Amino acid sequence: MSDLLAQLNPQQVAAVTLPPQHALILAGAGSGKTRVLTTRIAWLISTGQASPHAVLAVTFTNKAAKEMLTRLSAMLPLQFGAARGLWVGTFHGLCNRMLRLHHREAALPAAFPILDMADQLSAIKRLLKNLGVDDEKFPPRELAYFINAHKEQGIRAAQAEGYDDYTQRRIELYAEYEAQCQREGVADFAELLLRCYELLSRNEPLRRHYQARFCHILVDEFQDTNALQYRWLKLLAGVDVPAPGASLFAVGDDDQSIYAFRGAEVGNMRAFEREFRVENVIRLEQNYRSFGNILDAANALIQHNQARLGKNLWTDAGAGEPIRVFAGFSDLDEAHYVVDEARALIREGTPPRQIALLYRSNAQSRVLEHQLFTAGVPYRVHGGLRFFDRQEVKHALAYLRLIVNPDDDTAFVRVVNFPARGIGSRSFEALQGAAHRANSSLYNAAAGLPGKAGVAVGNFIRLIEALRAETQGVSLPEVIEHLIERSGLRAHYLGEKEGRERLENLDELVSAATRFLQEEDDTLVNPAEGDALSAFLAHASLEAGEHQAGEGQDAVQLMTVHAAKGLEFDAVFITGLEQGLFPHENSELERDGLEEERRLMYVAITRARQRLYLTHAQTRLLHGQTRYCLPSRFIEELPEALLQPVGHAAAPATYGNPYASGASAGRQESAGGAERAAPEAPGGFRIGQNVHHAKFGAGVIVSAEGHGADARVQVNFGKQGMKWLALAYAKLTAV
DNA sequence: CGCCTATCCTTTTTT
DNA sequence: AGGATAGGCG
Repeated sequence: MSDLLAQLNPQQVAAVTLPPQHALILAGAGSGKTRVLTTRIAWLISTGQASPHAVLAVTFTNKAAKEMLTRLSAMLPLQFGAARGLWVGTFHGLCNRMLRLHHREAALPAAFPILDMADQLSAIKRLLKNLGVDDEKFPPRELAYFINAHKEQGIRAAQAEGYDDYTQRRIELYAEYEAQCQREGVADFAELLLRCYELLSRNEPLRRHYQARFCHILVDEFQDTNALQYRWLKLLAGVDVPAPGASLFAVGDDDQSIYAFRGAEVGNMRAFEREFRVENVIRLEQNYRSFGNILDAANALIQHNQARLGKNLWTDAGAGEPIRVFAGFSDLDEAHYVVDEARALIREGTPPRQIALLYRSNAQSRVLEHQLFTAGVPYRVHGGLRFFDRQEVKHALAYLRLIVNPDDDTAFVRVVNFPARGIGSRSFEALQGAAHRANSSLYNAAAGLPGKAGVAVGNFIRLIEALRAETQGVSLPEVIEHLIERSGLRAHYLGEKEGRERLENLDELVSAATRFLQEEDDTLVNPAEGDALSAFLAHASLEAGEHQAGEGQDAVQLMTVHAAKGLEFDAVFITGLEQGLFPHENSELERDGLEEERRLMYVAITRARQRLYLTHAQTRLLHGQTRYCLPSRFIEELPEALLQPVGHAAAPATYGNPYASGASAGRQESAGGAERAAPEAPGGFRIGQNVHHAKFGAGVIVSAEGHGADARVQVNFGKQGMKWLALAYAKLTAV
């Protein structure tokens, strides 16, 4: 047990061995956060202070949960090896589990399906159609966002407030949506949390049961919790009714809060300190990941933020290399440099997988991918379509859902005519009308449907019935295998020219089911709850499936900065460091948007172990238009002593118009292809021209519109942001 | 019913 | 530009 602590520094030991009271661990990037969390659990259990049964550990991603379990099973002595009874999972996973255990009390069917985002969207579309609501006026996507945002605040339609007609109407639709979900016995992601919260808050015996059981609650990435998640934790920890021993151990880093845009509230950390009367705040500031220069840069950058709890990373690893800064003439030029440099690193012995190319938005990956592909460098792009989101997989799962629960309208709609079986929009509308009138599920209404539609739909119903009968008592992978054949899915994709990959994915789904059963068998997470079918369906909804092509391959890693959180690499390139891109221009519209962007940059910088590159381009093709860009203010916020300009030998500190000088134009040609004249802007100005404004200072003309007296130009003023100026009024001078 | 074109919309994303 | 999706036409 003492060897658990042997390799920890004093702060880490202090955190791990805190008495069971509420505690806040401010864990900086690379300070061994996950390690502290897992060691804490292992320590509690192996010292006999807690039975595994009493531990609840919450993470944000399945990946993190899995990682924690893996590390735990390595740490715990054999007698705890199985760690049975330990609850480790995501907020959604844990809520799902409670809801299934107490589905009756939660007013849900035993095998309630979980709607993922796509399902939710189609459920909303169906609702709007049924109600005859104009989906132009109420875009389903926007409505979904509205509903989810309310649920994440813990607000039901009945409690929602709206002060204008439009909001009022949306609240009515929210209520209708709630009713539809309840009728169909389904729950979307946000519903899992809200329903579970309501279950615990309304059902006192149940609440007391869990409060008494979970004496130790541990939360990872606490800065990413939203309002509802925080309230859920409060309820479970029983802050208002302190049960003896119940303690909340929260680990987080306010400087790495990058999910405010989807409802995360950093303020929860302060609220936690206050409302839980936290006496133990421990800072983990020693960084084991990066060299000094990288940390100095990160520290200097984040100090520009006002709202911080305060923390400073340090290392005893030495300064290391300077941070390389590269200015490209164009995005292509930038990509060229990045790929050349990556190749050089690989040649010198850096494993490709230890090189990360980061960017602010996904659209930026294209140029990089192209260069990598041309250069023949293996690479892997993270993000993108997830396994369980693929249409062929969703189709197969929809059949599975119908076997489990025929009243699942979402699943019904998806496959009633897929593969095509003669049920067109006509027949379907007839069915929908019948179901609406009878206030029943589509499946139920199908029985009495007259005419040609009735025959076709009847055939479909018989197919599902047959499937259910034939798969009675058959193992899960075999059920799936059988349904792929019987439904005609395989035949359909066999006949499709792009169908081969889809067929492979269907086979992979069978393997996924097999793996699921195996894991469930010896896992710590899921002691048999309900039947395998619905458990697998929940798994498919909650776990997107990180199965991606080329996973095992040693390749350069491409991803957004968001996706890079929690990872580390020997060499990191932060690309597209330009005003308007990173920080993103849309962040100006958001409250504290710039500070969140800066935290994002902080996350990006702290991913690097040895070498860090910051690159930007003067010209970038965006939305099919050339944009003229100034270097990101985040570069200027770093101490110059840490930076080393590289590339194009004499890259100037302040960047001129690439079209203005002959030398640049020549390079432009070689990098970007055909030479073009700079596009005209009205009033004698040119796009890309450097200008000066009395109030905003130096800027670059980015685009223009209108003629004569109406002429306006868009100017990028760097720190001052992007402005539209009417040439007739603005006092612009050419520089 | 299915294929084709027109139109829309592009920050980040997990569950 | 580019891709995804929706609606219209054959």
